[in-house]
Amino acid sequence: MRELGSSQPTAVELEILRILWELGPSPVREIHARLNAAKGTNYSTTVKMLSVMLKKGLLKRDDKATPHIYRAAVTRDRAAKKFLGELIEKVYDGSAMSLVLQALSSGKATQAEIDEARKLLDEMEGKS
Amino acid sequence: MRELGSSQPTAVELEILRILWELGPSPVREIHARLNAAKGTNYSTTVKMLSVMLKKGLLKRDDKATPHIYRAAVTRDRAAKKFLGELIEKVYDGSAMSLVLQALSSGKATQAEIDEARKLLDEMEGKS
DNA sequence: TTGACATAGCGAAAGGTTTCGCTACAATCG
DNA sequence: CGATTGTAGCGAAACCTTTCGCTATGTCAA
Repeated sequence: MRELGSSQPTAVELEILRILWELGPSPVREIHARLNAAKGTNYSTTVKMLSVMLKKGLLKRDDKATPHIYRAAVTRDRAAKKFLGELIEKVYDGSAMSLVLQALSSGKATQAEIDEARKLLDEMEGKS
Repeated sequence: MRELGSSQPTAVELEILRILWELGPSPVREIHARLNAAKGTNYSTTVKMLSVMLKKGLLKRDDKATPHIYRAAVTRDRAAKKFLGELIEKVYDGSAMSLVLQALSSGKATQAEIDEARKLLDEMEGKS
């Protein structure tokens, strides 16, 4: 497992989550189209992955509809927050700011984004 | 996913890397002591993991010495940058700033850290 | 040298993910 | 109504990670 932790989405699972975050709730057909385009996945494989993820609670399904509609059980932000928490914990030993500095220094942020970050910093200051 | 990607360190591998980042180059005995304390790993398992990681290029080994000395093949910062890059790519679709905002908003940053971030923002603005 | 103990390694088992063949059911069309 | 096409699912194979038993080798003291 992937991955970074215990109950983390694996590589393919994350790929599927991304697709759903982008498309919103979708039938298998849509999901498969993307996955297949990305890595030549067989239709059966897509269906199986979805059912595995469903069982794990990573996805939810509306099976009243035909075809069944799948959606991510977690929002992108929630998932990201979780990843981030683990990244911070496991690689940066708990220092969130180290990570922020890394991200900023690696980045090509736009002026708008910089302004937004400043505003957030102001807010944080206000609260504490 | 192993994890998050193709050639990503897996969970146990990451744990070993962390130990080495913290301890610096160490003999198996030291690494094993930590790993065993953390999760009851058998000595053989530790040795095997090290050899697997060696083969993958995640570790380097000085086997002129006895006992052999292992060290991480990547620095913590390098590894972190790589994780971060993937996190940004895979979850935030390339927007580094989104991630930064998440990190900040999730966080209990200290005043000093907030100041530091501001300074960094100023620098970025100057450059562009 | 020999016994006791630490160190190193192999190969296979155990466990998890990912893949897909094959089957079955549902919906649609002529 | 068949026949055809789209949708759903199971079970097993293939693959990778993680675990550990067992063996071999090295070191050191008596």
